[in-house]
Amino acid sequence: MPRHGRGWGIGGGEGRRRNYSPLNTSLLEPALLILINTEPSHGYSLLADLEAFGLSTVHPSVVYRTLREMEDLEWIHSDWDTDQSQGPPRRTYHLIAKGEEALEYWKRELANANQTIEQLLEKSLSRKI
Amino acid sequence: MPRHGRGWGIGGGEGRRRNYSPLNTSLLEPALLILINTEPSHGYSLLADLEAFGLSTVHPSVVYRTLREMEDLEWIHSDWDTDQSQGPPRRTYHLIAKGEEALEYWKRELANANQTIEQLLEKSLSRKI
DNA sequence: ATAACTATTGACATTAATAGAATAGAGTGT
DNA sequence: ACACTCTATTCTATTAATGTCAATAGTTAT
Repeated sequence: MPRHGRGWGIGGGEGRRRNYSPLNTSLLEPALLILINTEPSHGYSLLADLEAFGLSTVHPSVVYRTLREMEDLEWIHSDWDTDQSQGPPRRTYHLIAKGEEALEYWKRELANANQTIEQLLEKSLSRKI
Repeated sequence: MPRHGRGWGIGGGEGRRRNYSPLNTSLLEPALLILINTEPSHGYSLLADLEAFGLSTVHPSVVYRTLREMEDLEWIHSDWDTDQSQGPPRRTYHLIAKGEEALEYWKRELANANQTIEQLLEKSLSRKI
């Protein structure tokens, strides 16, 4: 049986874990780029940073996978953190050249999306009579 | 071979049809709800309306499919347009009760996303030195 | 009749996301 | 020593979402 389909998460206070949001998921990639660009860091702390942006609805495994894929694309690069920290070793990611290009692309996309959303919200106020 | 993966569409002026945008796609559903709520209409004209919102990057068949899925969810309902118009018969969609709930949900989501995007853009200005 | 525009549907391939378990180190308490 | 918790990352299976293209079809104009 399908776990969800279009529109799942809507109305879902029922017994559901947490409200899913496809829009949030689509913001994950730029959010990670921006966070990593601001300060190189590792998955686990990025997870916490995302929460501050209201992007806590994305599953941790998605975050880690996205990081690895961005590394495959050579947008970011990781080194194992040598600082003795609590817990197992962690990968610290930082932006590299291609990632800066990607970031520029994403900044334009975000600005466009912002504009579109504003237009949509405004339009939503005008109803037919 | 994979046609695309994470980050495809980036830098893609090459020979590609039109710039793809995952963010735009994620705005499709709320955009359709808002447009249909403003005025009942059919797929083909919605296609044109979307363009006005900068959402022309989504493929027409995706728009039609989304409409049918939203009808399955009973967010919208369609009737065959009886007006003699140019071309084949067309389905005119209008919002029904559940669709209004979905619209309210989406309006909150859009407002949240807008806020997140603004925070991200602002953060992107502060770089490490 | 054929081309162009309007309009929608269907099928198939591909990509992405969710969920949850597995693995593992370090620190704390008993 | 033992369990427990927190930190940290990876893997696999399943399901959902998207991209893409072709097919179908009515209407109008040439």
